[in-house]
Parts: sequence; C-alpha cells; structure tokens
Amino acid sequence: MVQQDYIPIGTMAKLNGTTVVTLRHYDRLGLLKPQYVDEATGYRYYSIQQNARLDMIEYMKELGMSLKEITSILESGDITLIETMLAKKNEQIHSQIRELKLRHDAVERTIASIERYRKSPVTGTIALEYIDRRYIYSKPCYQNFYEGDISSFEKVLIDFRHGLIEDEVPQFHTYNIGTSIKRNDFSAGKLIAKDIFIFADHLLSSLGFEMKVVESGMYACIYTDSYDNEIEYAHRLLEFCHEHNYVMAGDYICEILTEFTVFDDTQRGMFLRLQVPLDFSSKLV
Amino acid sequence: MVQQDYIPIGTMAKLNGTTVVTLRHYDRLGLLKPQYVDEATGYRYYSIQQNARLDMIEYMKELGMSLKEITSILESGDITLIETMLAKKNEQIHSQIRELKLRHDAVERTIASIERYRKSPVTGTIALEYIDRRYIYSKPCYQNFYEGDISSFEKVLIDFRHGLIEDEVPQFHTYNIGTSIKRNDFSAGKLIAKDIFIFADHLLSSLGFEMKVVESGMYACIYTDSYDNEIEYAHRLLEFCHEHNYVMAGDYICEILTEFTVFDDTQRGMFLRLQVPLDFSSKLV
DNA sequence: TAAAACTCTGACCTTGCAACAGAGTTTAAT
DNA sequence: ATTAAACTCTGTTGCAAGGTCAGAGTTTTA
Repeated sequence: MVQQDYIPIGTMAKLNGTTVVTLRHYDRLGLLKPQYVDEATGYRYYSIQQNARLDMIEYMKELGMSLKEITSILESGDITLIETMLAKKNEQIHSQIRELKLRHDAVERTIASIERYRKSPVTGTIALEYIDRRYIYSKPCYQNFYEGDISSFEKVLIDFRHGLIEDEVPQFHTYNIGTSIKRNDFSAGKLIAKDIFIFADHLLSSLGFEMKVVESGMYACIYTDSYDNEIEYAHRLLEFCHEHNYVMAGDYICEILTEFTVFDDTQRGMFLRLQVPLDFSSKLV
Repeated sequence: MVQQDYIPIGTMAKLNGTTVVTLRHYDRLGLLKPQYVDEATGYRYYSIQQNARLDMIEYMKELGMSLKEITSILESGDITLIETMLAKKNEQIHSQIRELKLRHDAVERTIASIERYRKSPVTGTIALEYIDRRYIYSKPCYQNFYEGDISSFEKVLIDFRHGLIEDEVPQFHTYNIGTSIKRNDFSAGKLIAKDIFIFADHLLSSLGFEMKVVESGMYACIYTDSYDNEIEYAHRLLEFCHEHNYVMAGDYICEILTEFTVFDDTQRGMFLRLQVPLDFSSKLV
C-alpha cells in the first residue's frame, strides 16, 4: 500500500514528458528530491504529488529561467520574488526580441549585399547610374592611406571600427563601408582620403547617431574587385569624366560593396564601386 | 622591420574588441591561426591583415552562427554556401522571434494571474460576477476524481497534461486549468466530473486547436484556497443558488486561478473559483 | 638592471542535460 | 522458480564558447 504511490524514476519521467537523466540531474541540484530513496539500492521513488513541483519547474523553464534561478525562487518561497522575477524576465524577453530583429535586419542586409555582388558588372566596367539618397555615419581619416599599402588602409579601418565600438553602433559589421575624397582633390587628380564611413539605415539616426546625407543623383561608377586597383581605376574614372566633360557634383566615394575574407587569409576579398556624383543641372539652361 | 607588423595577442584582442582567451580559443579550433608563432617562446603574433578574417568571424557570430558553422564555411570558401546558410539563419531567427513572443505572452499571463490572485476575495466569499466569454480546450474526464482524494485528481491531471503534450499545445503550463460538472448533475447535488480543460487564448484556435466557448454572463462564484474544500464549497454554492431561486444556465466550473507549488512539496497550493452561470432571462418577461 | 606588464600552457569551471559503461534490481513471462 | 527483459544505479565524458585561476617564462618600460 505504501508502494502504491511510489513512482520509479522512469515512470515519473514518462508521466511528465521528461527524461530519467533530467530527473537525476534535478536531484543532484536539490531542485527536486525524490520522496523516498531506497537505502540499499539507491533507487529513487517519487510521489504523485511531486508532479506539481516538477510541473512548476517545467513551467518556469518555459519562461526562460535557469535552473539556478528556479532553485533560488523555489527555496525562498516568496511570491513577490516571483513577481519581480517575472517582470525582469519580461524585460529580458523584450530586449531579446529587439536583438533578434536587429539580427534579422543584419542578415537581410548581407543577403542583399551578396545578391548585389552577383548582379554587379564585371571589373573595369564604367557606367552612369542613378543612385538613391544614402545616409552615412562618418569619421575623418587622419591618415592618407592612398600613400601606403593595404596595411595602411587596415590601420585606418581598425581605428574606424574602434570608434564604432566605442559609439556602440549596433551590428556595424553588416553595414557597407566607404571612403571619400574631396571633390576638388579628386578632380585635380590628388587622391587624399577625407572620410571613412558606413552606409547605414536612416533609423540609426533615431538611435541618436548623427548621420550625414549623400544626395541622390547620377553617378559615374567604375567597378573593381581588388583594393590594389583602386588608385588606377579612380584615375580611369577621372579620365572618363574629363573626356565627357562631366561636372562633378560632390565628393568621390569608394564603396565597398562586398568584402569576404573567406578565401584568403592575407588580404580582404573586396568588390568596390568607385563613384563620383555628376552635375547635369546645366542641361536645364 | 619584420617586427613592425607583428601584433602580439593582447594588442590584437584590444584592436578587435575581443579577449586574449578568445583568440587562443580560435587558434586551438583552427579558426584563426596567428601568422607567426615564436618557436622558442610560443608567443603568438598576428598580422594586421588578419583583422579581416577576425572581422568576418565576428560578423558571422553576430549573425548567430556557431564557431563550428563558421569554421566549415570559411574552410569551404563557397559563397553559395554562405547564401544558403544565411537563408537558413533567417528562418531560424523568425522562429526564435515567434517563440519569444509566445514566451512573452506566457509571462504576461502569469503576471496577470498573480495579480488576480492578489485581488481575489477571501476564501468563502460568495459573489455574483459578470464573466466575459472564454475559450477552452477540453478533454473528457474518464474518472470521477470527486470520489477519491487529491491523488485521484492528480491522475486525471497527468492524463490531461499528457494529452496536451501529445497535441503539442504550446506553453500549456501557463494557461489556467478548469474542470466542469454537468448542469443537471450539479443542480441535483451529484458531483460527477465531466471535462477537464485549459482556459486558452482564442488564438490557439488559429493554430488548429478545436476550442469550445464558455458563454459570457452572470455567474454565482465562491472562492477557496484549497482543493480539499471544493466539495464542501460547491455544496455551499448550490445552496446559495437554491436559496435565491437562481436558475442555472450551464455547467458548473471549477477554475484554478493560481496554483503555486512553491512552498509545499506535498500538495498543490491552489486558489479556486467555483462558479455556475445563472439564467436571468426570465426577468425580461 | 629591476619592476611592471605581458604571455605561455594546462587544468578546471560554467549550463542543462545526453550518451555511454558496467553492475545491480525489479518485473514479466514461462 | 527461473530466466530474460526492462529498468536503475553511479560515475565519467562531452557539447559551446569561452572564463578563471596558477605558476612559469618573456618583453617592455623606467
């Protein structure tokens, strides 16, 4: 008759949709001690009432609490503690959802970026393109990386990223990076780095980041798949503009469309779009 | 001069906003081997270009990939693989968000439940209450637990929960449980359990669960904080109805408002609202 | 030249279990 | 009453992504 209610561990596990290992685990943690343990054999026997506690544990797990948290709450036996705990949990869940949404956006951006890479023209192509308004979060370049080699650019990049980390820009890795040269410098053929920036969502500004606008308009663009070519290709772009007597409407921009360092340890695998905005307002005259 | 570019591990960590331990970890995993290792001292030295790879790793981590996944992708060097990976990630993120939302609802339900408990009348109170329409997901009771003790009810409950697990009802722990007695049985004073159910969101039905409606209306209610009292209090409720010549409009319901098994291992700490809907349509005559 | 700061390896810790091994126990069927 | 099947025990190892020591050696700075 005492036996009647004594449930062995396997049965208990099945009844509650959990596993034997889990129950032993809880026993070790002191979270749920079996009501009776046979001293001779060490067999664990549970009572049917202990389902309630297991139930509660299961439930709190569902709410995303750790076993440690659950233990402390169950030991304290304080309802108000549970309430504050739940309120905290709710906060946590909220921020988790926010984070996941940011992550989702990040993934979307990357997918879009890869797709764009696929559909980009081959290296060397020069094209006139209409580009929509963009928002950038920029910092000045204190060093002209056009004078050094790629490691010189790396240094600037590291500085920049450092700044982004300090500013706590979320998911900054997923935003495309760009650099600029002042219009006058560029049109004079002087490659002097001005700013480095990320092309970011406008919503970053709603998070308190001060962003600049890159106006929409027609751009002369040239594509290249290596950072080493930038200088040569930038000159080509400049020649192109001169040949056609195009008037520049703003700063030159080097936009890093994709940057996968998958295949090569030694150098960034980049795909760049070098671009300069054109001024066609004279056509109105 | 060779030294120039060789970055020791601590500096590398700082540059990238990570830790020394992490870098050593990546080294062991083969995810990012330092460019040069001093054979005599074992000191790791990185090149500035390796920031790119670390960058990429950091980035993929941000997308929620495991180091294993990252390793395999970086080793394969296949862009299409990255694309399919990203698509999968997006799916994952979606379902994670869905899950979190369910969890959030669950926490809210529990908070509401505790609050309700706080504001509930004391044991023994009889009240006439208007109760809104409710939706229940129910199963018949194959055993009349009113004939046994609490363990008899536990058995029914276990069966029921088992059914819910099988049906894959999400977060079912957070829905309040109720049981019913047929109107005729109850009004004749015969306590014979009919159904056991959860009071669930209507949205469960949009997930394909067939739910029943408990109509809104005036209810005669009595509160108790112990399961052991149910029978006695149910009779009190019945008497109350007889005294006032109330006509019952439907089945008797025992609603478990809160059920915290925090303080006591041996028995569920319950707070019940026993209720029966009343028919006041005669007043229209 | 000495102290401070850095780095090394190796081992163990975290969470919430899962998957063994090898031995003993209970239950069911014969 | 056996015997086989099913169950349970303890104890160890493993997972992910590192964190946290200890004790020894190395590099940089004062």
